[in-house]
Amino acid sequence: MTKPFQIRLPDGSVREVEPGTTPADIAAAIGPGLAKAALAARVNGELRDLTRPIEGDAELALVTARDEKDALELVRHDYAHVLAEAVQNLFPGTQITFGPATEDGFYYDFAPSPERGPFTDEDLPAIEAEMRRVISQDAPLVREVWTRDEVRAFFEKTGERFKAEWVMELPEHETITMYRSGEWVDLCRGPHLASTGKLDPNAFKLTRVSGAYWRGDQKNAMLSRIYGTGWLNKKQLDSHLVRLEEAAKRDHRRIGAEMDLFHLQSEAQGSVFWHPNGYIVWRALEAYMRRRLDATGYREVRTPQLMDARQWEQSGHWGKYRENMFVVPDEIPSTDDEAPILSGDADLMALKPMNCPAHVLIFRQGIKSYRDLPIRMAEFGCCHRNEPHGALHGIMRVRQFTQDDAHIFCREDQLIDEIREFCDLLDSVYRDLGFDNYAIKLALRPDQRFGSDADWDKAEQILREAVHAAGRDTEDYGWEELPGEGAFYAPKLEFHLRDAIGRTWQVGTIQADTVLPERLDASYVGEDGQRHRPVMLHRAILGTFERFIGILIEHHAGRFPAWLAPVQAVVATIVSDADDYAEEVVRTLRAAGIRAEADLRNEKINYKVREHSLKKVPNLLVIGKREAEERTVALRPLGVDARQEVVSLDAVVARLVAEATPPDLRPN
RNA sequence: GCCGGGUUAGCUCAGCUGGUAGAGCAACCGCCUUGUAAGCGGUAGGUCGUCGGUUCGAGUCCGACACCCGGCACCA
Repeated sequence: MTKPFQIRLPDGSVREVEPGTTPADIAAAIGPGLAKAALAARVNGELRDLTRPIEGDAELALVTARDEKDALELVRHDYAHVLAEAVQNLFPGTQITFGPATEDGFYYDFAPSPERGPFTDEDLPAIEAEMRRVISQDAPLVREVWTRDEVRAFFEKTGERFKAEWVMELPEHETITMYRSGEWVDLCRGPHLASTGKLDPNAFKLTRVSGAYWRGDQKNAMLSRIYGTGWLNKKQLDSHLVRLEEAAKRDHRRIGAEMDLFHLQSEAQGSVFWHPNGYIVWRALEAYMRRRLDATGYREVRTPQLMDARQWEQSGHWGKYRENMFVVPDEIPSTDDEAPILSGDADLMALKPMNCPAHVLIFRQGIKSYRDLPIRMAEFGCCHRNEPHGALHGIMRVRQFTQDDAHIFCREDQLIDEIREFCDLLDSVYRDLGFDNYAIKLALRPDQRFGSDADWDKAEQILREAVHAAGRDTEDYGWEELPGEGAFYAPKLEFHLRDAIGRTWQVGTIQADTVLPERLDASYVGEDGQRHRPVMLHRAILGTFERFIGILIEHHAGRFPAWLAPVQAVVATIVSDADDYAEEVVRTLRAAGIRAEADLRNEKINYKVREHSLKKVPNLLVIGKREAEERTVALRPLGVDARQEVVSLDAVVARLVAEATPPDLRPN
C-alpha cells in the first residue's frame, strides 16, 4: 500500500489521509457543518472540486460562502453551466460554446439552430424556470478526464461544431476535462460545485440577450449570448438589483436632461448640443486645465480643422485610419438643381481625427535646437471621427469631440522624466476632480502598425520603465498589459475611470511615438551639430471633454463640486415681501463671482426646495420675512440630511466664494 | 458594422385579439403670501419616428429606412 498523504490545514494542523481521499471527505471528517458549507477546495492554492481526490501531500483550505470572491466565482460559473443545460433542454439543436463568470454574474454564448434564431428577452422567463428545475434536480457535477480525440468524436457526434473546434486548440499538455450533470455533458476546465442543488434557485436572474462573435472576432459567426447576474443568496441578488436601479439614476443622459446640460438629436448624431448649463461646466473645466497646463510648461496652439488628404497620406492616417475619417471634397457645390451637387473628381480634404500631424507641422517651422526641447505643445483640439453607429453612447462615445491634447517633442534621454511628470500631473488633476481610483493599462503593438519591431520594443520598454519609476505598475492601479491594443503609430499607457454602472472608460493616455516624427520629417539639431529625430509623446489627461464630463456627471450623480456647478446658489423667497432683498442678495453674490439665481415665483418653499434639490443646486439660500428684516439668509446646502443655518449676508458670500474657488486656486 | 429590443403630448409611460388617442408631471390661467423635497382648481397640448404595403378601416398587422437603448466588434 502507498503511504498516507500529509494534509496541512489553514489552522496549521496536519492530517494523514489515505490516497483517494477527497476534500469532501476531509470536510466531513472535520465536521458535518463544514461538510455542508464547503463549496470547493483550494489544494496547494489551486481551486478544485470537492470530489476530486487529492494526489499527494498538500496544503488544503476548504472554500465556503465566507470566501466570497472564490464562492461567487464558483457559483456564477455553475449558473452559466445550468443556463446552458436549461437552454439545450428547451431548445434542442442549440449548440453550446463558452460561458464564464463575469464581474457580477455570468453569460453563456449559444449558436441557436437556424430555424430557432437568436434568443430574445421574451425567452428569458422560460429559461429561468427551466434553470430552477435543473437546480432542483440536484444532479452531481462529475469531473471526467477525456482524451482530445474522445472529446472531438463526442461533440462531432452530437453536432457541437464549436466545442469540437475548440478542443483541438487546447494546449497539447493540458488535461482535458468534461463535467457531467445527469445526462448533460460539457467541456469545461472546472471546478464546479458538488451538485447543481448547491445553487440558490432564487439568487440569479437572467438580465439580457445580446449578440457576440465566436471567439471575439468580427469575421466569425454571430452567437447569441444570454447574460445573467448570480449570487450566493437572494438577499445579495436583491441588493444588486437595487444598486442597478440606483446606478440608472446616475446615468449621464438622464441627469444631462434633468439639469439641462446638453441634448443629442438625430440630425447631428454623435455630436453634442451643449446647453448654457452644460457649457458652464465645460468652460470651468477647460479654464482649470488651461491653468494646469500653463503652470507645467505647456504652450497652447490652435490648428486647422480641415487639411488636404495628401497631408493625411503623409502622416499615415489615410492608410491606417481612413475608415474613421470624414472626407470632404475641396469644391464649391453646384447650385444648379438639375446638375449633380458634386462633380466627384474634386481633390479631397479631411476633418482632423487627431491633432498630432498639425502639431508636427508647427514644430517643423524654423530650426529647433536640442536646447529647445522638450517642447510641450497643447491644444483643446476639436476632432471628428466617423465611429461605427453601434459604438455611439450618450456623450461618452461621440463623433465630434474636443481633446485636452498635447504633444511633447523631446530627446530620448528626456522621455522617462517627461512621462513621469505627466503621470504626476494626471494624478493631481484626477484627485482635484474627485477621482482617487483609476486603472492604468499598457496597450502594446497592434497588428496594423507603422515602424520597425525595434522601435516598438524600445517604445514599449520606455513606457514600462516610466510607469515603474512613477511607482504605478501595481495592483492598486489595476496595472496590466494589453497585447495588440496600441495605436497604429505607438504603444500607449491608458488611464481608465469607471462610470455609474461599473463600465470603465479610457480617459487619459500617453503614447511614445517615433514613427510620426520620421514620416513628417521632424528634426532638431543636436549637441553634435547633426540632425536628430525627436520622440513625440501624445498625451491627454481628460481625454475628451465630452467623455470626461459624462463620467464627472455619473461620478458625482450630478452633484458637481461648487466650482463646476452650473448654478452655485439659488436665492428662494418664502413671501413676496422679501423679493427686493432677495434680488439684492443675488446681485451681491454675482458681484463676488458666484453663479446665483433668484426664485421669486409664487410657490410654496417646499416646492422650491424640492425643485432646486432635483436640479442639484449646491446651495439654497432661503429668505423669508425674518431674514429680510435681519439681512441674513437661511443657508441650506444640498443634501437630504443637510442642516440649514441662518448666517449674515457677508458670511454667506465669503463661504460661497471659498467653496466656488477651483481646487488649484485655493490657498495651501 | 453585427445580434436583440425600442420610438405614442415638453418629460415618464398606458393603449388587449385592427374600429381616426389616455394618465401623471411640466406648461398656461385662476385662487392661495406660503418657513425647508410636490398647496388647490381649471385650460390647452399629439398628422402615434419616416416612407411604403395589407385592409372598408392601421398607434395596433407586414416591409424598408432612420434614430435610440443593451451587448458584440471598434475606440478617447
